[in-house]
Amino acid sequence: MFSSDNTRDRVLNAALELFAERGYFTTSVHDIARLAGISIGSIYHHFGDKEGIAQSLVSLLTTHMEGLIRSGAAGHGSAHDRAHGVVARLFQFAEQEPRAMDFMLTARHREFLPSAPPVCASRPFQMMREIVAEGMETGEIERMDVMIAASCLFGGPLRLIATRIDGLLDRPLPETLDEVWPLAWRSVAR
Amino acid sequence: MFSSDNTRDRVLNAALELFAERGYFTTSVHDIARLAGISIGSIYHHFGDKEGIAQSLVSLLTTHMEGLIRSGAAGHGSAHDRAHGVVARLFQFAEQEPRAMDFMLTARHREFLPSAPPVCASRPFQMMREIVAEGMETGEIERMDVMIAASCLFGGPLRLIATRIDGLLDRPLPETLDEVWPLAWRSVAR
DNA sequence: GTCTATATCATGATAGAC
DNA sequence: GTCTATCATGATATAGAC
Repeated sequence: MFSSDNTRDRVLNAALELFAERGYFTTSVHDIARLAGISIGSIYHHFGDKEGIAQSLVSLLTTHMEGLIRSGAAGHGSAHDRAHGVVARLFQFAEQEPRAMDFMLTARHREFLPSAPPVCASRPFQMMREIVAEGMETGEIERMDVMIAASCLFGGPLRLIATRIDGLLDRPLPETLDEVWPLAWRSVAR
Repeated sequence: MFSSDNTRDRVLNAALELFAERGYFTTSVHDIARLAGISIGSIYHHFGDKEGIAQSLVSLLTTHMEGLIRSGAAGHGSAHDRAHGVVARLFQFAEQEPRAMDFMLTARHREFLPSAPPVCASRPFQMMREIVAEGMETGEIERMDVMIAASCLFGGPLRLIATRIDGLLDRPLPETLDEVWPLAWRSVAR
C-alpha cells in the first residue's frame, strides 16, 4: 500500500497488515517492529507512540479514499454516472488492497483514536452524500432524506464489500459491478 | 438487556455497556466488576476468563437476534412481507438496545474471540439470505446471486442502523421504515 | 458463591550508545 | 536516525479465607 521503502512506509505497511488481520489491540509495537524489520526505538522516534502509527494510517488512508472517490466521480456530468464511478473505484480498491479497505470500513477507530469521528462522518462518506444531494437537485434521484437515500444507494455495495472481505463472496467485486449497480441505482432513481 | 438481577446478568449488562461504548480491549475486568457491583473473583468464578464474558454475550445476543428475525418473518406468506417484518424488528431493536445492536453489528468479534465466524456468516445473516432465496423461488425477487441480492436488500437498512447508532441520523429508525423499505425492496423486486 | 489480596506477565514507552 | 537494553505500568488471572 505504501510503496517507498523508507522507514515510515515500511512501518505503516507492517502496521496496516497487522491491524487489519488481528486488530489494533492484539498487535504490539514489538510485532510491528519485527514485521517491518525496524527497531522499536526507530518507530517511537518517527511516530511518538503507538497511537501515532494508527493516526498516520487513518489520515493517509482517508486522504487516499477521498482521492479515489473524487477521481471516480470526476469527468461525469450526471449523479448517476458519478455515483457509478465511485462504486467502481471502491470495488477496485477493495480488491487490490483488501486490508486497507477493511481497516477503513470496519475497524472501530474510536476505540484507539479517542478523537476520531465515526466513519460515516468522515470526508469520503460526506462526499458520497453530496453526490446524492446533487442528484436530487437535478431530478435524477427522488427527493427525500439524503441520509436515507445515501444509505440505500451505497449500503448495498458497501455490504457486498464487507461480504467479500470476510471471504463469503467468491467472485472479485469488479466482476459483480454490472449486477449490483443497477439494483443500487434503481432503489433511489426517480 | 439482561433483566434478571442475578450475578451473571449483572455482569453481562455491565460488560455489554462497556464493550459497546469503549470496546473490548479498552475495558478491564476491573471496570466490569466495578460497574456491575460484583467482585472480580465472582466474575472469574462464573465466566472462567475475560473471553468467557464476551463469549456468553455474543452467544446470547446471537440467539436473541435469531428470535427477532424469526418472529419478524413469522406469520407472513410472501418474501416481501417476511423481509419487511425482519427490517421492522431490526429497527425496533436498534432503537431499544442500541448498544446490543452496535456490539452485534460492528464489533470485530474475531479480534477477541479467535474462533468466532465473521458476522456475515452467523445464523441471523444466513436467515436473511434464506428469505431472499425463497423470494427468488416464488418469483417475487429477480433471480441472481443470492449474496448480491441480500446485500442490496438489507445493506441499505443496515447502513442506516449504523448511521443512527453513530448519531448521524436524528429520527428514530422505526419512523423511517416507510421511507426506507420501498427503496430497499424495489432494488431486488422483479 | 462471593470476596480481598496477590502473583505474573506482557506491553507501551524511555535511555542512552553509536 | 537507528539500535539494544531496560523500566514501569496495569491488566489478567489465581489463592485462599469466609
